[in-house]
Amino acid sequence: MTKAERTRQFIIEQTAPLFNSKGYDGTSMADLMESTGLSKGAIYGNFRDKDEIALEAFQYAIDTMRTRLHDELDKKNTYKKQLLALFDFFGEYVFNPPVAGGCPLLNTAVEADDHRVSMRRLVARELVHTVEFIASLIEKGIAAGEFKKGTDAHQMAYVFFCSIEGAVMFARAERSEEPMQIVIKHCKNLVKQISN
Amino acid sequence: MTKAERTRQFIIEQTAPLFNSKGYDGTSMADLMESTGLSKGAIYGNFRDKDEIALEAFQYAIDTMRTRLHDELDKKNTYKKQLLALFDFFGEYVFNPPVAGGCPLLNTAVEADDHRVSMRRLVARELVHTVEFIASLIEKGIAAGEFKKGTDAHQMAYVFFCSIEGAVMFARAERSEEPMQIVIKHCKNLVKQISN
DNA sequence: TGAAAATTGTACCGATTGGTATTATTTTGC
DNA sequence: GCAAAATAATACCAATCGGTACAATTTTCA
Repeated sequence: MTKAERTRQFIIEQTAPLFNSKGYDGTSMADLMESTGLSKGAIYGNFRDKDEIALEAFQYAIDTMRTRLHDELDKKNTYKKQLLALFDFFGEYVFNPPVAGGCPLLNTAVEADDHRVSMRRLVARELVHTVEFIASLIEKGIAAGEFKKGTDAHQMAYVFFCSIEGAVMFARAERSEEPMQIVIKHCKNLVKQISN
Repeated sequence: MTKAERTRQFIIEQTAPLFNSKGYDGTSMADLMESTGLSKGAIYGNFRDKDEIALEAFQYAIDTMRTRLHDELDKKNTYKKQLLALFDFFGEYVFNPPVAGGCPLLNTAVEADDHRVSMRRLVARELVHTVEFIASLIEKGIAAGEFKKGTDAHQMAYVFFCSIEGAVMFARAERSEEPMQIVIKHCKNLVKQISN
């Protein structure tokens, strides 16, 4: 790993929480210089422009999130337990996220949806990817006989994911655990309903 | 209504879609001048600073949203029908919102949660207010014998609202109707389950 | 270890940021 | 319809924006 590669990675790690907290428009080059302790020359020597840093910081944020999530799921030996662990993961991370600022999918989707085309496309891909992962968990659970046959995994995954993301938004704005607790309770109830 | 009051209102109406689409940080005074066709002097003659405009634009956006919503609900003669109409309202407005840019609650909550204290407090109040309204609809439905006794209106309202807001985020980022359609279908199913 | 190459710091660029002072215009009330 | 008051336009401010040129430094590898 060359020096430049290490610096590049360092910049991404240090700035991801900034972009995730204050958004792309709310984060300036001065902010990036301060949080990294590096000069403008060092930063621009490793990245083409602010957009490229934001893009890689976003990728890093969701990769970090996914790694942590899969670490939790790997501890579980059934798909049902994995699904429940996934809920708890989101519930836990509302106020204790792997990357400061909350859910990068939510944050980026909301900021990018109207006026940042390429970022919107990227986040859309990641959203679909995430909901498909949840659906695959349910499908594998069905195949393993944990969940009832006829369960609509696709639909179920959307409901889980959307309600959780909505709860993330609500809970973080209100600084309250309640919305997430209620939503998770409901999701767990749904899992019970589709369980054999 | 004095001239100043009319101009003030005009500025709010013209700029609300901008703030709702591009966010506070993404909207400049130049943007506000362009969208109103007014000079900087005219704008600052009516508002203390950019913050005050953004605040009033947000209030205007949610007031507009609520007015439209209540117009729809007033057409319905049962609480159950009102609840279903509320779902359809959100489903319809994802790609055709009263104020361009989507749901002002979602947009403002996500942008403000980490670095804009007073705005975060305001949006938190409005979020609670909205979910309480949904809960009151359910409670009145219970009292009217439309919904089962023992239904947890509070919990139900959170689930409805959070899943819908999550679907708004997803659908707008993906430019797809699917997430909202799935979530609304699920919400309507829940209503069926608690109906007498 | 030494010299070439890669990386970083410094100084600067024009454009744009939010905001103000002052002048010009329009509205208001008699 | 006129004078006073309110409102809007213009011109400007320092600060900050993202970005670049180039010199100083550090890494790299023979």
